[in-house]
Amino acid sequence: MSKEHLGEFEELVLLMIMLLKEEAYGLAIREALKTHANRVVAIGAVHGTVNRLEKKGFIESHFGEASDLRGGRRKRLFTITAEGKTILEKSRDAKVSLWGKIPELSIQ
Amino acid sequence: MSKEHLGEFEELVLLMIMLLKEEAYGLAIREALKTHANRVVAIGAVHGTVNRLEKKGFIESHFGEASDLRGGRRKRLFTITAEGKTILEKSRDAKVSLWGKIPELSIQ
DNA sequence: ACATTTGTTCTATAAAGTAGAATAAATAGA
DNA sequence: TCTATTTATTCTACTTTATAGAACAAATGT
Repeated sequence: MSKEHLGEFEELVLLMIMLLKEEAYGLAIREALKTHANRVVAIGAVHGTVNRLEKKGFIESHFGEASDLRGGRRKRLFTITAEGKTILEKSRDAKVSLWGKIPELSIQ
Repeated sequence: MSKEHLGEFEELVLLMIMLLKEEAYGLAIREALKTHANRVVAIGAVHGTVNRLEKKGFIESHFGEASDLRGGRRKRLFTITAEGKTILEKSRDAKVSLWGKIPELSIQ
């Protein structure tokens, strides 16, 4: 299990969790992947990944309250940790720096 | 084998190949990973990945000429294909767009 | 209680990532 | 032309990530 760098899908899921803020749970993450990253995956793919991210310390989870005026099981809500934010920032900085060294990929 | 999106390391190797231009071969890629991406890997890791990238059509390879005033086996040189460039551009655009939706990660 | 809704867990498999030893090919000198 | 040296690729084995979808669980309303 690598804490040095995120897998491609792990990073995407982590970004979705930041994007969703207080409403990041399995099915919502799956929807966000479709909407914001054009990525269609099965629900099992999402849960496998969040479990790994939690084990690595990049996210935390807790179960939401019941009786939200709807039926169904409780949501397992995810929030990003300080470590999680840090690794996303590092990943971004590394990419931007690398693109900067390749004229055809430089931004701006 | 997914042609839709690159794995994290596949993307990194592809970027190194663009960076190295005419001098992209196994050992040079390994060095570039250390220098430009702070990533130390065994040589087998690089070759496994370039083989996959070539199979997917993102790079092409040919063997360099011999007698370069030095001993040793011939280099297997890699160049990025149009498809390879396209997927890197798409990946960059997708990331920039995503970061743009998350205040803490936006660039500029 | 039972059906319906909503969501997570479980199980199995494919793909990507990784290391390092084994092997091959080129050159130079005896 | 053998042999040593250098340079580089291939091969083999294994771990981690990615993925799907069925099974299962829990909450609500009737």
